[in-house]
Amino acid sequence: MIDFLKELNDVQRAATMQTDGPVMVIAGPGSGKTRVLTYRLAYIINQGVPPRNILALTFTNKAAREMTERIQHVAGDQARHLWSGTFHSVFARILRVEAPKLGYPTSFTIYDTDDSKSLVSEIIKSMNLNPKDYNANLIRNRISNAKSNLITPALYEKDAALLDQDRFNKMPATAAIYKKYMERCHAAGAMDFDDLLLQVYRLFQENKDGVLDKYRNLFRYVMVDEFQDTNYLQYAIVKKMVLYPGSPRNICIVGDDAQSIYSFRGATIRNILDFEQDFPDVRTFKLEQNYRSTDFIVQAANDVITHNARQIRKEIWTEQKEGHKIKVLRCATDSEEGRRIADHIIELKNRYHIRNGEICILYRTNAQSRIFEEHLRKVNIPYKVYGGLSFYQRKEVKDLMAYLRLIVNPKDNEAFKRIINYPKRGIGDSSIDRIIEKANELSCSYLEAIAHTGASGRLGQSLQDFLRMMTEAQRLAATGGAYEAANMIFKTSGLSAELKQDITKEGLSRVENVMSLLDGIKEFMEEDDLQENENTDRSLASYIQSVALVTELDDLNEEAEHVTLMSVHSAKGLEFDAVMVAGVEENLFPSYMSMSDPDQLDEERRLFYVAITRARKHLCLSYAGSRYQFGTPRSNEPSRFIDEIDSSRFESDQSFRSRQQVLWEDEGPKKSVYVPNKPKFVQQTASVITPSNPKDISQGMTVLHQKFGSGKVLSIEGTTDNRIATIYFKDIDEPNRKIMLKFAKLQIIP
DNA sequence: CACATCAGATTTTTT
DNA sequence: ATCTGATGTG
Repeated sequence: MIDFLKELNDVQRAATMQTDGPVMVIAGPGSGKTRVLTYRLAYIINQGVPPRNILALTFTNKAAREMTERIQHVAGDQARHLWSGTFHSVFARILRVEAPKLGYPTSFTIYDTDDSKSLVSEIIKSMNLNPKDYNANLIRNRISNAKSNLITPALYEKDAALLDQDRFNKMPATAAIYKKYMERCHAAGAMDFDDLLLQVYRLFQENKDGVLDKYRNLFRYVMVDEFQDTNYLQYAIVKKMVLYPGSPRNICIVGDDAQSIYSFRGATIRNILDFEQDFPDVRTFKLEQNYRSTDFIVQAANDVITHNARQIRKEIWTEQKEGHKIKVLRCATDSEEGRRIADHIIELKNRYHIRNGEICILYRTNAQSRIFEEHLRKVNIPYKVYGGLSFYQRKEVKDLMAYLRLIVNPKDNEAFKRIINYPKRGIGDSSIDRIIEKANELSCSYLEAIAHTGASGRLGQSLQDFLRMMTEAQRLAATGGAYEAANMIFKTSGLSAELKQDITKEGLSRVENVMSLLDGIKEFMEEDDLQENENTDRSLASYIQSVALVTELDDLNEEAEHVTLMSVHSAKGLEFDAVMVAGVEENLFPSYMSMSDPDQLDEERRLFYVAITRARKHLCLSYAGSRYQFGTPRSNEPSRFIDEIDSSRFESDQSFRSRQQVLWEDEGPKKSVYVPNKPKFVQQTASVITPSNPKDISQGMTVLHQKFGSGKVLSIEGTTDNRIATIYFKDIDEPNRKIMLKFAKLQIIP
């Protein structure tokens, strides 16, 4: 039973066996963190702790699944009963049961970011605020931030700093919007992502019917992975669960401050420092030996991270050989970068026999993926892009999901708004506004309000039909026919017809997506419970909730033989034999958004640290002197992060030059990087054009037009007083224009 | 009411 | 470049 302990090094073993009391594991990249984590939990189980009394919070659901599987290998089948998942998924599970204590239905719906934003917009509108001053996105973010820091609307109203900011930003009503937002969510029986945490906090805080004690007794051992990426609220909940008089305080946090990359969404390393304060007797273990990468890569990572001032002192090391030097691809343009990375991949395959599945291209922004897709397609290398829109974020899927949400929760007003007139059924904006008004007047849901609008004629018929369809679907779903209900909706609502009339490739894939959504529902309904703690609830409501928290990364398939393309953020926790980090340029990596703030710059550096430590054997960095950004070519310098790596770790490839050399070279006689700014349809202002006398214009001349840019006069016809010229403007869609010379302001270009 | 067109903004990362 | 929101037209 304790065989597995032999597989660990001293620190790992010590951390594994320290099962009781507060424990902190600082785990460098590739240090066998997952191994410690799983063995530790297995060890606890083997000591006789029932798995259902253990809570293991991970960063992704996939990580939780894998962890549970591994523990099963070591600790047996019972490990299935472990409580594991992300904060959001575990808490959603708890709320499925406890929601009534908070005044929410168990079938509460989860608002995604779009729903939240749409609700905020609606509130702004209803309060007659100027949408110019009140940006829905910004306010949604402020609300989200407030929630993540446990600032309720009541506290917000009294927070001088926040109020000052809002006044300064000309949005003094933000506090009021926040309050209304909460009320509306509650009335709609909906929780947003932050609520899944906040409401659990409230649940514990209010401790109705001793619910807090129930969970304190249930979760005897608590473990939090990726602790550096938790926010204030998450840690507050953890403390509720484990920090109280008489608590066994069996809490283990695992993380790495050097890999904290989510501060933009409220994660704070302060949690690590606070943890040491809150649990002064914490036992700390530092895992510094790296088993993943070759020495050049490990050293490069150390080079980079030492440039961050504030960090827990730690240096990773490896027993592995130096390995291949780091390759730097210095490219003139982004498309050259794409081509050379594709070439490099071919070389990796031919020369080192690296499989596609062991190759990964990382970039700072998702927008960069396109160019690699193009070039990989050209050379027939299979690839898959992660990030961007996941299955459940696709419009067609969200549309059908909105119908299903409304079936389950008729008060789900965001779902209502999405589909009441989609597909089009003659219920226009003004009608919808009237419904919303009526609902507010009667304090009822939008769906209920329909019956009270007293609409007649074609509009009334449409509304009647819609209601009848929804009632029928509700009846089906209530009697266990969730799939039948969904299928019926798909056909009757007109979604099916709408999608199927689009026979383009994209259109077909949309139909396919909806079909596989329907299949998914069917499967879910018929599926036996694999895990005891998984909800056994086979209702449509249960399906929708389980689906709301799925991310694309959760079904990342590592076995598949394709090259992986993803953002650095998504690559957290993954590793590949060969990693290419693309676009390592100033303004891109680090992002221009972060350049002015030292803290944010440090985060970019940690992000870069994460990027390069994904590689086992081959690391390649690339940058382009010029790339398309915001629609125009822009030139960037190589990233400072490249300079921070000791040059001895780089392959002395002739194509590589350090940043200084590049700058120097720029002054010399060279022509390569410059990409001319193609003057496309340049809008000339009136003052720029000095109209020439129309009489002087003749065939063959080049002229400049206010709007159309420059053009060539092909022919001139008509009388002397009313001459009409046919001019070819090369920069516009329909280049041949007939223009009356006496009206047009044209400048002759010699 | 639906559609079209245009102007304008927006592009760091996502549970 | 691409998308969204606003405005105007049939």
